[in-house]
Amino acid sequence: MPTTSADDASTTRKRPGGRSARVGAAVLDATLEILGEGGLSSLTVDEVAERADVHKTTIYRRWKSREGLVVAALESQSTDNVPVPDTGSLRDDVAAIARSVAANLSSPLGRALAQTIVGHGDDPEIARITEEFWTSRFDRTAVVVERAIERDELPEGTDPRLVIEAVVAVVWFRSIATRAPVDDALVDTVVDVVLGGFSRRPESSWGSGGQH
Amino acid sequence: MPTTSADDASTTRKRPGGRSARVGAAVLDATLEILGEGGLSSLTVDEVAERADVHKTTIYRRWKSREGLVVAALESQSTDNVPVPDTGSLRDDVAAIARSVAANLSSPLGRALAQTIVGHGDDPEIARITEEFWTSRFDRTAVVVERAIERDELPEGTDPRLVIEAVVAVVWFRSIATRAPVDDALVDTVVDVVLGGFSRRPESSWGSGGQH
DNA sequence: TCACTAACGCAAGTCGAGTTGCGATAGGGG
DNA sequence: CCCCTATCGCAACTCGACTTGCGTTAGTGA
Repeated sequence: MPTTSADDASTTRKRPGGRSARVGAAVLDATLEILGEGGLSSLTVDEVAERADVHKTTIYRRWKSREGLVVAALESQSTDNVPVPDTGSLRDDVAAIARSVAANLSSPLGRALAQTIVGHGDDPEIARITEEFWTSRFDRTAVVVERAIERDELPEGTDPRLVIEAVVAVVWFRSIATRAPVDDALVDTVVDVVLGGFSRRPESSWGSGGQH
Repeated sequence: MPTTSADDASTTRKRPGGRSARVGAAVLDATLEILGEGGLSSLTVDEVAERADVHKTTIYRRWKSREGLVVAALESQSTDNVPVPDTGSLRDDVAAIARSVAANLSSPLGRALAQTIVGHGDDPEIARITEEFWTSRFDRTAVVVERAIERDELPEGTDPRLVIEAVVAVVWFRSIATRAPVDDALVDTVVDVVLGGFSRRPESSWGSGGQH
């Protein structure tokens, strides 16, 4: 073994440059384009292959399934379309997040992601990416609650994630499950109720966030 | 027209007796059986046809699509597996409802319904049945809130549906979107927060529940 | 520059959803 | 009991997701 002694891992050397990158980008772009036009149900792998000027087999070699392609495409366009507001008021911050989520879920791309997450969460690959997605989302938005705790708008020890979750859950529920419209009035009411509930709570039943 | 004058509608007379009924029941039973075993993703129309000892074409003649078959099957087994508790305490009533929803969403049948609703809400037929489903659910459970209002546990004018929705939404969100486990502690906390938020609210931003 | 081999193109399948045309069976009214 | 036809059985499709085997192109290290 005179020359191959250097690489110990596997003999296969990746080739991320040039063509591969171009093909990958073309496929993801085509996917996003179709999703934006007609939503998840209109997306065909053959159509993606045609628009990206790539063979169908190539797509399946890189992504496991149609759903895998979809989540990859949606991930590629920077998952950070939920900005983290900092208005100085917890109420306004949380309302802004809720409205952002509502807007996202009313777009074809947002719906596509939601439908994929719900419909294929059994798939371990999708499940993994889903968890990363939510962790990232909630970790980023938790700061608005932490700031509020420092401002004494919320009691010490409040679970930041649960605050955001309680509000976002209603928006999700209406958008995805009930398909009822989510207007500003609803958001205001929900934010009021949830923050009101968290701000002054009786001494009982704490510690639910930490115990499994 | 001596004998045919009676029927004015269309000359086609339905035939609900005997064979049709047997076939329908067999198909729905087979569907529920498969859904209970392996969930929505494992359900194949061919498999249903085989178990029900019926030809695939027959299934498609009676139900528009695979999803239509699924919702029909789930509807057939009495949609009322969410009982309406009456413990005398709003907190306990709402918690019971939440736990019931959680249990339902952790079963293959419950997940299947949720996935179908989310994934095919664009379909007008599915959308119609979905709306009926939620309307029925919330109408039935609203009574626990109404009783609480009479008991002065909640202020007059509280939107009953929104109270239930705020709690159920979190359960749904965790079960379906985040796929985080829903334990008793979480339910207790959420019920606490939501009911606390509804019980004493500032004078602002009312009226969001009544306007369309 | 050149050989080596990832990564791609292509053809031909499998499998399940959904459709169509036609002939066979069995409710149910007369 | 008998005819009419709603309903079912069957075969033969189309279409899209996904796979497999094999030959071709083009990065990339030496």
